[in-house]
Amino acid sequence: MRSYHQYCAVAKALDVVGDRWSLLIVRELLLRGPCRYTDLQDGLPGIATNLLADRLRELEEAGVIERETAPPPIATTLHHLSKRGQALAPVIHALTDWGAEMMVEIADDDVFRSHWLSLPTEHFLTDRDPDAPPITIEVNTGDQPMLIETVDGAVHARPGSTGDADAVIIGTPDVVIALFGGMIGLREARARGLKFRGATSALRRVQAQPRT
Amino acid sequence: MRSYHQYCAVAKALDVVGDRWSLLIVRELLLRGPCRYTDLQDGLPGIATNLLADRLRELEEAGVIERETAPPPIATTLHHLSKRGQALAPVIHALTDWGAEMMVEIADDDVFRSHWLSLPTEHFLTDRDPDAPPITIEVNTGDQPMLIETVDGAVHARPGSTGDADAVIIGTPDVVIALFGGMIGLREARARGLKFRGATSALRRVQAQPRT
DNA sequence: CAGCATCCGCTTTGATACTG
DNA sequence: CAGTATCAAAGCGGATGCTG
Repeated sequence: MRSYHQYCAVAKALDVVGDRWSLLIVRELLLRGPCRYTDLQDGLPGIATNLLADRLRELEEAGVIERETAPPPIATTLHHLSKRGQALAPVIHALTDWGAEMMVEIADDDVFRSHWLSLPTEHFLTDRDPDAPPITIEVNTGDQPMLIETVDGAVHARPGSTGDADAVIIGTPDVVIALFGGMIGLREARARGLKFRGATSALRRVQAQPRT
Repeated sequence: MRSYHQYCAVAKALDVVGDRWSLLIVRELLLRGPCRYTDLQDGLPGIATNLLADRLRELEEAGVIERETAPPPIATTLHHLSKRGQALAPVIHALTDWGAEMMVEIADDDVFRSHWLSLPTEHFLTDRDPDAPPITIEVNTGDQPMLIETVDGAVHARPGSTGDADAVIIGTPDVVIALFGGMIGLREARARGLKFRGATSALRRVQAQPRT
């Protein structure tokens, strides 16, 4: 990216991460940790492969990401955020906050990856009964199942599936997000095609407060 | 900007403000309040006039900014942030935080506008003696003089000049920022060409703690 | 002068094909 | 798997011209 040539912290930050795709690459690495090139391609649907290669090089030169040659059984290069790159988390979270409002409707041509759920989950959901035994909710809404778990008062999401989840949800991403975000109740979610099986108490325990 | 077509809050946010110049326009309006077209041009050195017009239209369509026809004596259109646009303040602040590190050196071709000082000032400086009478420091470092004032424990910066400031500073932006940011002391600042006149206690009162 | 719109050369992006 | 190569299309920057 051309520099703005402005002696201003915002402009300097955007000189580094203001390029198209750059912050989404940071999002992926924040969400998933070290990634292979193809993992990034999969998590960034729409990116051209030459652009991904370009951005990775630029971000590496800027000290935002680092590449390591992983030993077997991985036996390939992994890209991960440097400390400086992890310091971008507040930027990603601020954008998540601001963009959340635009998640109420999903466009026909919007693509979705299950692991993106981690962002709103860990940011908006809280465990309302942290002293009770931990719970697990399995969510099937995208390319892979996700597990939403309560851990020490916080709520985490990670890819995975289990036989003994407290609740299992199947539905489209927009309905799942509206349900967890407290924008709609279980009744309306079901009316919009969501399948819920298990303990509704588990859902209520982590569900976000309805916003005005 | 082309949409990313990703059902993810970060991507949706960047669909709106991820374009080149967009967040810098938001910065300007956050810092200065309602602006005329030419004010924005002056505060965004390097932007092409057609791009400014394009971005203003896009941001207006997205509900981020609004334009009003100001009555005399202004008698022109003013652009200002909508409520939704003001909600971008956390994004700007997160970028300010992250970009602050890159302010230690100023490039030869970096341009500077005094009012940009408001961002780091209000974000990093605190009044360490909020119960004492308020103080004012005049800073001359760019295109116009700025006044840094303590108000109810916070520190604000605004364009202006006064005859009875507690201290008056003249210097290049990098030295001024390093001094206020606590990266250097007054001795080194003077060695780097900064002129300080008045009460050093006023400076120490608002100066940021040295960072590691 | 404020507030754009138009034109033009250059750079960046996106889609696809190809390689070690 | 992890990129590089190629090329058309879109976006950007700079200059200039137009309108109230």
